[in-house]
Amino acid sequence: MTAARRGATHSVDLVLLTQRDGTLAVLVQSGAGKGVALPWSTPRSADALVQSARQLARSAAGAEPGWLEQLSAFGGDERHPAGAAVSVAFVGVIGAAAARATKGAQWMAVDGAAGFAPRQSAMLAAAISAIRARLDHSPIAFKLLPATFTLSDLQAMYELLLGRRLHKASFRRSLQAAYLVEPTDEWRSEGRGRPAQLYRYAPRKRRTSRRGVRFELLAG
Amino acid sequence: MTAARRGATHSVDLVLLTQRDGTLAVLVQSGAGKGVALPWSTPRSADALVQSARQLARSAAGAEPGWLEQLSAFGGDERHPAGAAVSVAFVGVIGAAAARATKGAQWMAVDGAAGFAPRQSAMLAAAISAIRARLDHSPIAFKLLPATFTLSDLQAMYELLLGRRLHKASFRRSLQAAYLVEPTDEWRSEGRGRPAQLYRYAPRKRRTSRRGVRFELLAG
DNA sequence: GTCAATTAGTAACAAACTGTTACTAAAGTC
DNA sequence: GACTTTAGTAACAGTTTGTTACTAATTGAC
Repeated sequence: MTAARRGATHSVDLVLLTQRDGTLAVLVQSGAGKGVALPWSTPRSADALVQSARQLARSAAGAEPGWLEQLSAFGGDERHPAGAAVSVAFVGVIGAAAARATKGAQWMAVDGAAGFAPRQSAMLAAAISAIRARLDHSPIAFKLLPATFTLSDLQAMYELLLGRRLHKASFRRSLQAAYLVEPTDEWRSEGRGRPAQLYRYAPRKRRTSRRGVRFELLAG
Repeated sequence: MTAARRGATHSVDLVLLTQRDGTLAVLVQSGAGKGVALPWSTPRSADALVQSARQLARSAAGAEPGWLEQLSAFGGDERHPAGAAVSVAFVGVIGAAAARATKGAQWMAVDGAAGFAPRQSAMLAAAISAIRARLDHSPIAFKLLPATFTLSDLQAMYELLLGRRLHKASFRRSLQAAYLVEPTDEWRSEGRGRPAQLYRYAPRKRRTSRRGVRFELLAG
């Protein structure tokens, strides 16, 4: 932690996710006692909050996230390792290739991750929820994959993040219509089955459709 | 301001919106010098952040918002009236009937609103943007309207918030499919034209449709 | 080699959804 | 009564979406 002070005024916390062994993993540091902690800092300077979050990622994962967004601020009486009155949480993702873990940090499977201070537990839950909500609008899945990937890889990533199965034909048709990927000349053979073509993320401009209102609103 | 301290550690700020004279209005207080300010406080206690925001609304508008959500945290070197290192902004809406303005506060049209400290200007812009993004998932438009309203009122509110026209038939068909309103026995005559039936917001449970992926992602 | 198994990729159909035009209904104004 | 204005609906065509069913290319078993 660069500027760790107990009872500090505010902290910046990071929920950094990557894919490992077919599941989501979160970057953690050993915290006080036998617990674990999300990477956090208590920046003194007037740096933009997002700069502090990027610095946290460099410091704990050795690289910058492929995607990073502010999640929310957390306060109230839920405990935080820094004792900060307010904590600003960021959520980010990083590809498996770049996802190292520097000394004192390690990747832990999200399912069954436990041992956080209450406020950081809330951050992790909110991060998963935010990723699902923003998956349609942010290139989260693409930034979790290597630079080239098969369409089955991409679909599997969406399924992992959403927690449900998708239809192959529909998925590819939607992807095609969105002009988000372009094929490379390479093919990958996984051993069994037909080889798959490799694609890269290359979003092209398209006219924003002016749809009507959706009313996805649910009864509380 | 309940707990105003210069150079405080963190503040809670509120962008509270209502409808006035066919446009959106934001609640402001006279700030330092000739500028204006969004309502803010620097809570000392460990109250949940949203409780501080609700208290701000009660204090400056005399009532609680019909809808209230955390917007984002703001930091960096953009000036804030409290000199706070970090400001947690909330966005809320309140119906015109309940929208009073207590002493020292007033409603100001959002178009052409100016004179805020830089950080609060950013909050206002982010609030408008967030409202558009969440309009499909939160009952924002309904909470800006009185308890009963006509479908034309509702459509006009959506058009005001989205900043574009909508088709009447499509709007009503989507609304019908969403089971969000129920008709009352009352009709309202505005003077000219056929009277309109009054409806109330009464969302009913419905099965959440398992749609495929959307890829609304745009080229950056 | 032949055949089953496995994974990739696509065509095509039916159902649902959306944008639009055009209509009917009920009020006020002249 | 004719015209204007606003409310509300029906119906059509084009698009999107969920699904089934196919073809293609590879590995492994025999």
